[in-house]
Parts: sequence; structure tokens; C-alpha cells
Amino acid sequence: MKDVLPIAASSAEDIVAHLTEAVHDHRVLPGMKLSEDEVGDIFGVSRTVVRQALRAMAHGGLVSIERNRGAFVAKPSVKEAREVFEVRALLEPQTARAAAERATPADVALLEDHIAQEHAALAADKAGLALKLSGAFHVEIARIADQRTIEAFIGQLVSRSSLVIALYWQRRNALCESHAHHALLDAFRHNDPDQAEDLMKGHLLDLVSQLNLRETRDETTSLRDALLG
Amino acid sequence: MKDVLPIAASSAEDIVAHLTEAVHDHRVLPGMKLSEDEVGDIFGVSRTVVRQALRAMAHGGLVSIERNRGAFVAKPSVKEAREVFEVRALLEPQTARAAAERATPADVALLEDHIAQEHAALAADKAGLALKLSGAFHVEIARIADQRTIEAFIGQLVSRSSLVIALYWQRRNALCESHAHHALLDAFRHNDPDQAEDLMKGHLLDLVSQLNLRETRDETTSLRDALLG
DNA sequence: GAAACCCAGATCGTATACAATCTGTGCTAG
DNA sequence: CTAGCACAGATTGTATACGATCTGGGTTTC
Repeated sequence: MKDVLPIAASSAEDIVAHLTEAVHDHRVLPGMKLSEDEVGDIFGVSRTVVRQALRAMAHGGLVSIERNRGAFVAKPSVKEAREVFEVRALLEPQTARAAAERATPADVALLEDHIAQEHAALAADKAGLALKLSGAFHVEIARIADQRTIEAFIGQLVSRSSLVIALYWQRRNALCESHAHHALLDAFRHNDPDQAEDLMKGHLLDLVSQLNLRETRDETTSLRDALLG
Repeated sequence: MKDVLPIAASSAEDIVAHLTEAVHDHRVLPGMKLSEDEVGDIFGVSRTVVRQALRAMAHGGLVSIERNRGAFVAKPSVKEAREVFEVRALLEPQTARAAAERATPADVALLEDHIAQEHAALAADKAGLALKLSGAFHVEIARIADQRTIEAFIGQLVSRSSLVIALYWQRRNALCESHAHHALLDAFRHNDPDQAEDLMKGHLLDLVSQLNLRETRDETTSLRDALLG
């Protein structure tokens, strides 16, 4: 079981993309060790490029690097978790407003497809995949708003949100957000900035309200199993 | 002139700090080439650590890396320049509000010292230094607001703002912002969130209004001269 | 004379080797 | 039996070496 074929990825960006996706759909969980050798084995590259990837992810807040100890998937504290959603609450409503002003039929179609995939993922009981798509939806809105700087920031915040959700989500009600996304889609379709802004604001509040920002949780799994299994 | 003593800096973070400072006070200008060998010589480290530093700065938007061509100090486009200040307008007024709510006498004293240094720099005709301090002032406000995530973002935005100012500033009136900072300080001293928010909003609008977001400018200087001369 | 081509120098990209640091295990002393 | 220490294995940090790619100048050809 040691050398299944490595994942096709040569560049550091590929590795970042793969690992980030794995974190987004909760195949890789907060606290997991990302050993340079192991990652290098899995992707079939040398440690040099692995280190580039890990440091890049560290800059995005997805990974924390401890000197002489290695890289770990970040475990945001309760304070950091709050901060992430506070910043999102500052950035995203206004961004949704701008997106609603600019959204073209092509944009709407793309978001529709996004939501359809989310539904399919939920139907197939792939909660992780649905979560990843849900995050991408938010980033896509920033793209539609034609705000690349904000898009990059929201990308980071969505990544960290995945970590926060992995740590602090209370499962009592399954994720019903696709409803919120559908409502947002309507606002975009009708180019209604006011409603888009309000809906986004409410959506983010909803998300935070479903978190339990008191206790922490702990889990550990093999990185190799998470990525290749 | 080839081997003046290298700047004392061993770690990648030191190099990032030095180079970032140099950019902030306009000793290093947009478009300047940051050759790995040259930077390594200047700081007395190997290319390995230089690359770490340059990639880190690239993630912050201060440097742009072109594959097989090298690293250059970023030259934000007019669109990026607008975006930077649009994001700042979203983040900073609210942050100033939070800071005004939390500011302690110690915080106020620290900001006072900051402003005093700014004045001294302006009096000594060190416009670059004054600019750097002015940016640090904004970051300090985020720290007082106890928002580390926002602090990091504003740090990035201030960095890029330095580049924008280097490219698009129209010099017709010298930078009189220390006045705006003084007004903000008063709002913090009296714990007046409303006024702090308004002042910050106006301050940012002022800054943008003093930019000429139409033409670009070009200049080139030796990195070594900029850092060591 | 101008354009296309080719080659040399320089610069970056990646891999590998070695040094520094940490973790955990087993031993020893109290 | 427990606490402290020391050493071995593992992992990361840094430097260096080599290969790939780009830039610019000089030559050739039309």
C-alpha cells in the first residue's frame, strides 16, 4: 500500500489546489500533520516544491508551520473563527450588492449550475463536496462583482471558514444553505442589489448561528488515506 | 563597491521585513527587479531563503513573480489601485469604530508617539519615512480593535497602497494627512466610535482623491543603491 | 538595410546533500 | 516506581549543484 500511483501534480500550485480542495470538503481535517516527505511521495515531487506549496498555504491561513516541527492544517481558535465571519460580514454583503448590479445572464447561468451541483452533492450524501461547492459559490460572487482583490480575500476567508466549520459545526440541522443560495441567485437574476445585500448579510449570520463557538474538537486521520483512499 | 557588509538578516522574515520597509518608504520603487542573487548578496544568505522571502511578498501582493524571469516589485494597475482603496473603505471605518470603543490610554499614548514621529519625519523632509509611519498608523488601529485577521488584511492593503501612491500620487499638495491622523487620535482619546468611523471614511476618500488614476509612471533604480546607499 | 536566426551569458526552477533541531524511547539514579 | 537524562531516529532548515528557460547581441540571409 506504499506506492499507489502518485497524484498527477507537478507544480506547487497543483499541490496547493489539491490540498486546498481536500481541506474544503473535509477529507483533510484541522490539526492533521502535513509531512514534507509524505506529501512529496503522494504527489511525486521533491520536498522543494512541497515546501513552496505548504508555505503558500500558510500565508493563506490554511496551514500553520511550526519551526523544526512541520506543517499542520490550521486549527482556528474560537477568536479567529469569530474574526473570520466578522470580516466576511464586512466584505460580502457589499460585494453581493455589486455583483447584483453587474450580473449578466451568463453569470446567472453559471451560478445556477453551481447550485445544481450543490443539490446533487447533497442528494448523494456528499456533505463535504457540497460544502466545498458552497464556498466556491461565495468566491464566484466576488468574481461577478469584478473585484479581484476582494475575491482573493474571500477565497482565504472561505478556506478558513471550512476549517471553522470542521471544528465548530453543530450538526443538529443538516446544511440547508442551498436555500439561501437560491434566494441570492434570484436577487442576481433580477439585478436587485438591495435584496442581494440583505440576503448575504442574513446568510452569513445564519452560518455563524449554527456554529458552537465554545468547545473545540479533535480528530486525527492518516493524510495518505484521506487523499488516496 | 561590491561587498559592503551585508545587512544583518538571517531569516526569511527578516528579509521580508527589510524589503517591505524599503518599499513602504519608497526607497524601493514599483517595477524594480529583485534578483535572487543580488538580494542574497545584500543580506548575506543563500538563494533558498531569498526565494522564501520573495514568494512570501508575492502572496502579499507586494512583489510579482514571473516564471523564469524573476521577481519584481509589483506595479498595481489603475484597476487594482481602485480596488485596494475600495476594500480599505469597507474594512477600515468599521475597524476604527471598534478601535475607538476599545482604545485605552496606553493605546492613545502609543498613537500619539506615532504621530509625533510622523511630524518629525515631515519636518526633516523625509517624506518616505513619514509615509511608512502613516501606513503603520492604520495597521495599529486594527491592532487596537483587537482584530488580527483584519490587521493582516489591512497590512497587505497598506503595502499595496504604498505602491499605488508611488505610482499615482500627484504631488500638488504635500501630504497633510497627519492632520487627519490627529483628528482620529482625538476620537480614540474620547472613545467616540461614530466620529472615528466618519473620520476614517473621510480620510480614505481624501487619499483616493489625491491620486491620479489615469496615467502610469515609470522609474528604475539599482536595488543595491536603494538599500545600502 | 531589415528581419530572422542562433548562440552565449545570465537567471530562475528543481533536486539532492548535509547540518540543525526535535521527539520519543530506554536507561539510570534516587 | 518515578523522574531525569541521554541517545537514536526522524523531520525540518539551508546550501549547493545542475538543468531549463529566457534575454540580448551578433551574424546571416533575403
